[in-house]
Amino acid sequence: MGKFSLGPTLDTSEPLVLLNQAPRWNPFAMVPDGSASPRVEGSHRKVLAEMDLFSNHAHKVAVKKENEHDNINMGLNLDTHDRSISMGDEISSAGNENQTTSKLAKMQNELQRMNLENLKLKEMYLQVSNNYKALQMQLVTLMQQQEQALSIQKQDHLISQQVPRQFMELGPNTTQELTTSSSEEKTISASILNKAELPKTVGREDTPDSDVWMSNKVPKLIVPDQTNEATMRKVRVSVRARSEASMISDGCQWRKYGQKMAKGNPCPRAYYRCTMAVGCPVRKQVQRWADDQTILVTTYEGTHSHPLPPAAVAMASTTSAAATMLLSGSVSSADGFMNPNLLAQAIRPSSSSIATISASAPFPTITLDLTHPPNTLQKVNSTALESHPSSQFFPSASAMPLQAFHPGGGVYNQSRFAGFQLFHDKVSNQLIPHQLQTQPQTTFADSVSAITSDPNFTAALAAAITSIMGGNVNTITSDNNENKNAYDSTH
DNA sequence: CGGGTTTGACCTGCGC
DNA sequence: GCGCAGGTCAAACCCG
Repeated sequence: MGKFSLGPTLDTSEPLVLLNQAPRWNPFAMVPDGSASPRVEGSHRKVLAEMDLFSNHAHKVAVKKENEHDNINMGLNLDTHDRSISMGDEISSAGNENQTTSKLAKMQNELQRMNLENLKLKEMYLQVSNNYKALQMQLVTLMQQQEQALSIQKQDHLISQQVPRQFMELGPNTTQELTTSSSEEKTISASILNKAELPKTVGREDTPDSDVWMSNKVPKLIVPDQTNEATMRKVRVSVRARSEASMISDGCQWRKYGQKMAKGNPCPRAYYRCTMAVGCPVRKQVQRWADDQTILVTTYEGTHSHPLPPAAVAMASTTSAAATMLLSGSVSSADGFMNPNLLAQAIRPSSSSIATISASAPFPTITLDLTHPPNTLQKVNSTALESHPSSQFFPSASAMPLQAFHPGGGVYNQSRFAGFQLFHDKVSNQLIPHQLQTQPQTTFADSVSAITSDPNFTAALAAAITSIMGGNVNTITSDNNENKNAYDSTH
């Protein structure tokens, strides 16, 4: 790297000199404080890194050189040494004050230019961010309209016309239960798996209006017999996550009512019932995965009939959204039908995500696989697809929890489904009832922290800025920690 | 003592 | 009809 080893010696030393002169460095200040500061505090180093975020290569070299030493004075000495070598004749000669002054002026001009550039970049970043948010909102709006037009209205009407069901309170779109007679269960199951099938099935009865679901021509398809729980069939949402705990805490209170040894799995399956409200129909099964016992599979069934605490909103709304996706046919089936739509695309924008439904599953089940590294592009887990009978659904890396289910982390954040917040925000912001959306998002800060600490985030940011500026900002990633520290120290 | 857990018995659905 | 497996019940037990 002769580019940095010869001529730019003076340039690399400039940030350090200026830093020493500025006890409280303001990256956006036009003229640095001229007061001398013999000892550089740690915070100065952090701010220096922040200042150097969008500077040219020469200054990045200065930061890197500085980071290699325990304190900044060492680097300064090195630079001074270098300068003495390259400018030995100039230093030895008298009357070079003019040169020093002019050099200082150059440095100040350079600093001013860098500050202006930083401001421009900052504005550009904000603009890109705002544009992204606007596009995301438009996408969500479109998805909502599409969903409502194709399936939600049908399902809502179906549920609302049935015997009053306490499961509806979580969300009008959460039609997780369809009561059927056992003999026609498969017909209903097949129908609900593809929203396009719903009107077709109904259409065969020549009753295009939505009241067909309550018409006398199809009475056997809907048996509003709440007393016979055994005949009820429910959509299930299975969450697969790595956890060493016996049960993932999702914010709700559960009471264990049974345990069984399931075939093909050495680990027992535990049955839990929600006890947050009397008569809440929600139940869940917790079982370790046979292939990898570090993975805990939690299967939810039903919808809460009571207000949820903030800690439980994310999980409930996520499973609700997943169930809605399943009912609306937003996932692909192992049987061959593929019905992608914008909602599914929004949840799993990366091409590595997949969603399938197996007809062999006893109930329509959608599985949220959260066992993959959150920050890497996932590949389809073919073994999971083969070994798990129910549907598979892989949230995208970008939408996956960043902390709660980080593999290899040992103990995960079980106090709350922090990571689900992101997933929940993306998927079900338009699907959950307003009462739930008003719940405080207590884990947003954690999520943001996780994002900013993610090297891929800075890499993506660097790529985005590079695409705009065409400049060289590829060292942002390596300076990420320093930048984050600088951010923390200034907020 | 109340609430939760454990665990064996029981019920139901399904395939042969 | 029988056996198997999944799911549920409820009495006994445990714990704070």
